[in-house]
Amino acid sequence: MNKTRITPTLHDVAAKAGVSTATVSRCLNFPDRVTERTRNKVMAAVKVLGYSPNFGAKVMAARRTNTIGAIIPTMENAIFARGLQAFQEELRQHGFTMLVASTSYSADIEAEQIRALVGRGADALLLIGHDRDPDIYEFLETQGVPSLVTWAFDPNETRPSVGFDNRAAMQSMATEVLRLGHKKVALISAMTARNDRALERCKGIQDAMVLAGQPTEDLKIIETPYGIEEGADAFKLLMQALEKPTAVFCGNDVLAVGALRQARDMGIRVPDDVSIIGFDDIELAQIAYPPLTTVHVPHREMGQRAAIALAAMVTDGVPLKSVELSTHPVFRGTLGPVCAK
Amino acid sequence: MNKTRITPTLHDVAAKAGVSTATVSRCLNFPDRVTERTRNKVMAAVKVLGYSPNFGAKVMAARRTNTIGAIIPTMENAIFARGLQAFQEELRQHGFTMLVASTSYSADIEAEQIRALVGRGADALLLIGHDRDPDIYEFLETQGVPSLVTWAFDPNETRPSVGFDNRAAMQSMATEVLRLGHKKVALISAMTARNDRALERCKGIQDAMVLAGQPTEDLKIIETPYGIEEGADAFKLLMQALEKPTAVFCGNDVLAVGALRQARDMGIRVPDDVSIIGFDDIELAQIAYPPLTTVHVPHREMGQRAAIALAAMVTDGVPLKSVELSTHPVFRGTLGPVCAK
DNA sequence: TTTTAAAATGCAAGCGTTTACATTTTCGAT
DNA sequence: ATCGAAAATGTAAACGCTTGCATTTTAAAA
Repeated sequence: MNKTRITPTLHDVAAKAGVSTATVSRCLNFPDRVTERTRNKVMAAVKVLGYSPNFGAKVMAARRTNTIGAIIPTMENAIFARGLQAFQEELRQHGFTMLVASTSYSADIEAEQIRALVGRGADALLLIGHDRDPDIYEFLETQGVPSLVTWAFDPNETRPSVGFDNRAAMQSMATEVLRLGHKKVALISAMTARNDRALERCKGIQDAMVLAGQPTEDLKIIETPYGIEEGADAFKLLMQALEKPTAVFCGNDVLAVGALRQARDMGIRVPDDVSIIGFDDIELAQIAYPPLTTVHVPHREMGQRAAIALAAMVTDGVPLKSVELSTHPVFRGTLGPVCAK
Repeated sequence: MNKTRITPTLHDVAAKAGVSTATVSRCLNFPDRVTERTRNKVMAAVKVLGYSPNFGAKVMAARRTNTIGAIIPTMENAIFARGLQAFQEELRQHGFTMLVASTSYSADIEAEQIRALVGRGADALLLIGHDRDPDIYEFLETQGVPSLVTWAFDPNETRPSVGFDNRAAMQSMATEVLRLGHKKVALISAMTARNDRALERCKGIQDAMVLAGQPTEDLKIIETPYGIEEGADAFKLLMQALEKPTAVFCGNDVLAVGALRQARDMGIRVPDDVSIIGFDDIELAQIAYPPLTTVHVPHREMGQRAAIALAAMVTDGVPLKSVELSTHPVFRGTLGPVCAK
């Protein structure tokens, strides 16, 4: 009789309210399927007992967790933060919770994290970029977990994605840079292994060079892990070479900002001696001095749209569709014409 | 016979391996409680069937989710990112998954998110700062969900926390600033409502003033929401006043960096005309120009320690203990002596 | 061999929901 | 009042796993 249970269950509420568990359940999940009178009784009981539904039981019975996983390279730097924040906010509107995991840009850790999130019952997954081991996609397939790619939109990929065309975006920026007369250009790229975004951005520059009638061999490329220090180191390397570039593209703003700092430390004037170009347009870009010329990416919109699509998919089975978002170069202080030296 | 179930269950594995479900369960959870022979059979069956345990069922039966929730004001800016990343990495080592939610600095949303995370079965919670409605703590109490406060260590609080003494930290910075001769000082503070960290930092400055024999009324305070723009606006206000400050403290680096940008835009030289001081020492601080003088906070260590403590609490019931981390001022380019003007 | 304690395994009872389906109640139309 | 359809509620069967306890197997000791 006197149950010494610690936390009240649906049963307890039902007993207290003098109804069945089914009614309580309905009352909680579909309030309008129940008389106002009943609803009041039940709600009162819920309140008195301090009832709150058991997550595990709910998940098991409903076969859904209302959780969507997001797997990003890192949350330490700002590149993914804004998009993720928007993703989460939007998800919340739709009654979903976000589960994040980060991979430190390692394909192995990513695979592990994907399995982990699926194991934790994620109803769907948000992934960054297309390029990963086919096994992973197969796994997701057999597990019946829908996934959506972001931060990339590649016309050649069939998998649904909400993102932008990294290649085209970079190309349009590079075109402007070349137009200013830069011949000796370099790229500080993120590691391109299993990172289609980095690779595409690189190709974008080459596309622009081809169009400008410049041999793509003129593009000196340094690949480096992600980070401000790494960007700085790479820049140093570049500027110590015999043939110094007059314009340095960077795979993302974080690297660019590192390069910029290094330039300052080396007494190299930007953009007089060398131009520096970023990608992403995160907050850092405006704060840097001079403010960074970079490619603007609609991070918030991307996160938000991805959330909407995924929620619709899980809730109503609306198939995922690819969406291409547009980007544009934003010219600030770090890009100038090639100097007359 | 021919089960058309989509995903295999423990039962299926058991049948395939010719053992009981209990054995399969044990084999998966405590491999050494099972003969090698059996283990091989079971693992083979698991592999063949592509079995992966059902999260909900597991949670329900085990009454634990191995999930720890973290509730932070925002993940959009970098202040919490580094600590959170470390928190997550460490949690992972211990077999836990992190669930994040953000509050946009709203107490109401925070309360809601706390309930949401508890509702999702978080085994424990990471909270930022002490100051919140007692109801929330009571709720956590009755739900039996342990919580740990971070980003703050207040000798007067009894609740366990892993953090630093915001007041003392700011005081030690302020002492240095005052020593440089600054009399007219101002503070651009984050909103102090339900934000003990902001409040304590403010008090820290006043403490230093008292010690320096300066009336605390001399401290002009502007409270503003979080953000670069907000910092810029506040700074503008300050510098348009009749009595311009010679040193402007900022509640955090994000506000400081906004102030710095605004100074540049207004043609005010830093630190010649005015000194700007931040708090947190996030990446932004080094990138800013001039590099920001700020208070260094060991974010990674904080996140890591919090994770270890929480994991130990949930797994082995080790009671949470408060840990005070140390901070220190780091002097970079934005602080100088009061100008001779 | 036989004995026996320990190790391995099996049995079956939950765990707290959701949700077909069955039953009862309500209420407007007759 | 009576009837019937619609609305509200109740019944009870899953959902897939863990775990205490019972049973069987193993293997060391006698």
